[in-house]
Amino acid sequence: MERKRGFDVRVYEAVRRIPRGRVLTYGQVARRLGSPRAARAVGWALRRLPERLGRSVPWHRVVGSGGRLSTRAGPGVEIQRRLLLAEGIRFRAGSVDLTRHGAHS
DNA sequence: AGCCTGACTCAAA
DNA sequence: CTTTGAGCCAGGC
Repeated sequence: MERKRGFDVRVYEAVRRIPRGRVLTYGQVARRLGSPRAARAVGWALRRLPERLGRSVPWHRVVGSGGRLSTRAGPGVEIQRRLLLAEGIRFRAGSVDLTRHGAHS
């Protein structure tokens, strides 16, 4: 049975499956959840990501369309950029090079 | 049920 | 390339 917060949990589980060195856009995550248009809701779920899960959920591997980092993430953006660079993610004009790290599905 | 918010996205200017 | 506006979704009140 699905609960009210089922969506949030699904988002975390989906993000948890993103392999190192690979990134997905909010829209792609939404697509994997069966709601292609729920990109916004995905961002909302990640924003409320509990610190406790921060260690097991690679939230930094989720970026905006075109590989751009979400500016709304606040100070966390720099941390995200650092984490991505640390796992070999390449950037192209300030955005993640999706042609190299983006998912095809 | 109605209204508001937001780590989104796409198209247009 | 940057800025707007509209569409979409789930959650909280």
